[in-house]
Amino acid sequence: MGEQEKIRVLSVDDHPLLSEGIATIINSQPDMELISQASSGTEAIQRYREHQPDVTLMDLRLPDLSGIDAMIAIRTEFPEARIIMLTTFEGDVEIHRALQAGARAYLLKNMPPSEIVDVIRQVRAGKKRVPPEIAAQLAEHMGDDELTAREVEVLRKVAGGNRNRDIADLLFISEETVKVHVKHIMDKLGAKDRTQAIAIAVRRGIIEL
Amino acid sequence: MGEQEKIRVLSVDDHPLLSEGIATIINSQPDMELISQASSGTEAIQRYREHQPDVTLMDLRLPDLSGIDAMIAIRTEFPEARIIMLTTFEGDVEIHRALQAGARAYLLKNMPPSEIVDVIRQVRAGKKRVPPEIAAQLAEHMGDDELTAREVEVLRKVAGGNRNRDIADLLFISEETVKVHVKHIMDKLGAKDRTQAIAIAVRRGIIEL
DNA sequence: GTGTTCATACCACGAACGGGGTATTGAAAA
DNA sequence: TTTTCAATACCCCGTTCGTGGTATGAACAC
Repeated sequence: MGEQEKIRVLSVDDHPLLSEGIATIINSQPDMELISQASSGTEAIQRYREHQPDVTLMDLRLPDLSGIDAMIAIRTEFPEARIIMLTTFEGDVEIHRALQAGARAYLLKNMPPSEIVDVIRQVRAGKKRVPPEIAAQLAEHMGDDELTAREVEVLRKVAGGNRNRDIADLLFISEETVKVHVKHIMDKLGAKDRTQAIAIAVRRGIIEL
Repeated sequence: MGEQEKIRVLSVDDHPLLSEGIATIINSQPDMELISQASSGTEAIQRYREHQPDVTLMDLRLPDLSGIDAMIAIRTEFPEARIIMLTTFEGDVEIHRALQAGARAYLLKNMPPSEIVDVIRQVRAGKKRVPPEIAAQLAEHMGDDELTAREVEVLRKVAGGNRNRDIADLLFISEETVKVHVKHIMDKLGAKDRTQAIAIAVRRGIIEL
């Protein structure tokens, strides 16, 4: 394999320690080279424009934009961009959104380096790859209705310990409407009460605390 | 500074990527050397016995034991062991426990490497060090009563969406007693209702979801 | 243009929750 | 030994929650 055929990788992560680890792993592969790094979403977009890497490793959680937004921005400009989401586990909502938005693979930060570089090679070859444990998570809630934006908004207020009456005042709607939203939320999440709804929503990554 | 005075560091982390980053950072310091690594609690204890490092970097969350338990085991055998907890943020309960159990410092994985190596030097010199943002977290709830074991147990059932009646049956106590526990939980956490109690408890690391 | 989804709103009712108080027991600490 | 605290238990009572049903207007898709 000639030098000029090395896989050119861009890494985007705001954890310096992780970046360092990724750099070491990538550069220890004979067929890869890390051409640039970024530690924020806007920087990622700039670096992509500059280098147009073969594969981009992107953290989901970044200081400015979310990794998904950064990916969308890049893919709007470069629709063929091959981006791998690399993150600590964050519930299946974000995973689903990332794959919808065109991520070629979704990897966890605790995976062995061998698997990570393997996936980079596959993605560069045009394949997609989602590890089984994540695919299982996705399949688990495939048919589930997603919460609407309004429902998520209500859910956050619920998590704040607000009564229906208070939420109604905060959102300038009637208490009855809040009750309808809460009911729909519980139905969709399969929760027995509002408390479990919060627990489930946090696990799925629908809301953060 | 002579070669024999290098700070001998043991790193314990089950994330290979992180371990790699730590190794790179440590070994790039002229006054430090990474003498061994472990990826589990029991392995950490063995490695400590073998090498008796000057400073140990320990992840809080490990496959077998918790980082705190591993630290306690090591410090029982080697009371002067200098151990730094290095972790992604996990609520202040674990931080507090780690410092109680004798951790010399508590660092976050997203800190710049310069700060990490700096703290390693200070700890080796016998100092303790907790970064301001963490110290603030600790001070925030200093006077707070901690939840009792029973209360935490009840809290978990609450998070599962159980009614007081159900929790009573699960724990073989009366519903009235459950209500007393729930009331105490809400009082101690400063929660307006059981739902907010879950939100607060998760944020503080009292329970996981 | 018809159907679907979402957000809105109201009503009624029983179940669950949260606040107040009091009290007994056992264990741990002072 | 006395005190303190945790866990247990019971009562009363007002508030909130969750469930059922029905309905309307706007937006969007087919």
